[in-house]
Amino acid sequence: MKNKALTPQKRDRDKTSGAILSTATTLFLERGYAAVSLSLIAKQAGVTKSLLHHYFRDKQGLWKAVKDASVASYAEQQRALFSESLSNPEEGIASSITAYFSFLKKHPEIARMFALESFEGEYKPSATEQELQKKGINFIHDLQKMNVLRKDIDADMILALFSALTEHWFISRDRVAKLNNTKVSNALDARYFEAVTKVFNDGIQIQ
Amino acid sequence: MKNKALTPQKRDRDKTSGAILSTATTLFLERGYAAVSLSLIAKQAGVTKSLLHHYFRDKQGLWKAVKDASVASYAEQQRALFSESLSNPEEGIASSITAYFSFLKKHPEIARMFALESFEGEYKPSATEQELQKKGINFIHDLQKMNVLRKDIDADMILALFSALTEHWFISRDRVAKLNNTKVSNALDARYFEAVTKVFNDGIQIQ
DNA sequence: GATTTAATTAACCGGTCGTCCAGTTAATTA
DNA sequence: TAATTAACTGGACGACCGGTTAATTAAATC
Repeated sequence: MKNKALTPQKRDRDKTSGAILSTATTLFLERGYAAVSLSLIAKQAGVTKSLLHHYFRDKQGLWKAVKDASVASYAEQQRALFSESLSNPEEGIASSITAYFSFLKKHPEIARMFALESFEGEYKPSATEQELQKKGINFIHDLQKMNVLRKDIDADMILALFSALTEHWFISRDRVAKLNNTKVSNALDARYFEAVTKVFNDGIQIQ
Repeated sequence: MKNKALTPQKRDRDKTSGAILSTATTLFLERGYAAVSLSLIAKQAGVTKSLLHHYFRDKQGLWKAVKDASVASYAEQQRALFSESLSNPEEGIASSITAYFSFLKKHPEIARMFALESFEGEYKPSATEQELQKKGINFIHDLQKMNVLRKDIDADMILALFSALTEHWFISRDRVAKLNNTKVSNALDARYFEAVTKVFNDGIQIQ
């Protein structure tokens, strides 16, 4: 008499936990940690709340899994960017901006995650994040030695400027669009990207 | 038998509701709306939970009051900046950056508020916010006509760049400091400010 | 095909949330 | 000083929170 035909219910650990993680990622990074309840995640993932505990222990465990997965995706992108850009220094930093911007365009949740970390009182950066920060600074330092980037700004500050100009857009563009009575669109993204490029070319890169 | 002598308990509408608003502002903008409970606000403000409802109806009413007060403070600063800067165009935009940066340094909660608004699904900009956005764009447009700012970037995008370079710092500097195993300090703020100034001078301002 | 393993569920727990309201007490007014 | 107003409290409410437990059932193993 039970719903046997309704939901064939194949059992697949990876698929199910993946669905939970994906749903949790969307919700957490869209609304923030505290604003999302486990019940909502469970409902939207089509499973029971208990399953979340089965796979991720508790709410913090699930949040950590979301962050770890996002950081991993970010790390992959960053490592590729470093190695590729250093082997083609003649392209300047233009390709780096393009690469990072389009990565964030595809994964805006990652920019939102960084912002959310600032609202966690007990935030402790992961080893990966710290490693990437260090490599990022070294990367910029190398470009300064190659006369690609100006040297009268410390590498860590250039990195901060770079983050601000790229990441902030994907946190604020919805608000910006609403303030201007328009919608977020590819055209809007493109206009911002062009502006960033110009500022970077004239303000940070050595001509 | 009650605590008559312990707390003299003068009654002062403005003072009490002001204390509530101030406590709520700190907590909401430090941790985010959902992460803060009315019980905590009441406890930290030294009043009963019921009093919050007496003055601000419900939690959303309190949150709105916090935002309105912050926007008002922001509006005051912006209007002063516009009028002062347009009457001294020879100073370029340097004074505007300085003014806005030191304002945010004194009120970093405001930068955090803008970021938090991006995490509200139902966010609708207030009339004041929308008015300031429009005035900001006009302000930049005027500076472009005065040959102070480059004209090959639309005014709304220059505003977005300006916001990114200034506001993002006060959202991310704690994280940046932790990633670099240092502490947020005046010296760190100053180093970032100097970097922003250089980029603005060479990348956005007309020499 | 029986047994074991593990994915999944349903029912439930104590606690805290936001909200409400009836009552108390200080300040104001007439 | 009596009456009125309004600041403020304490306790109770139903809903929902994160988390636990025991039972079910599909898949894996033998």
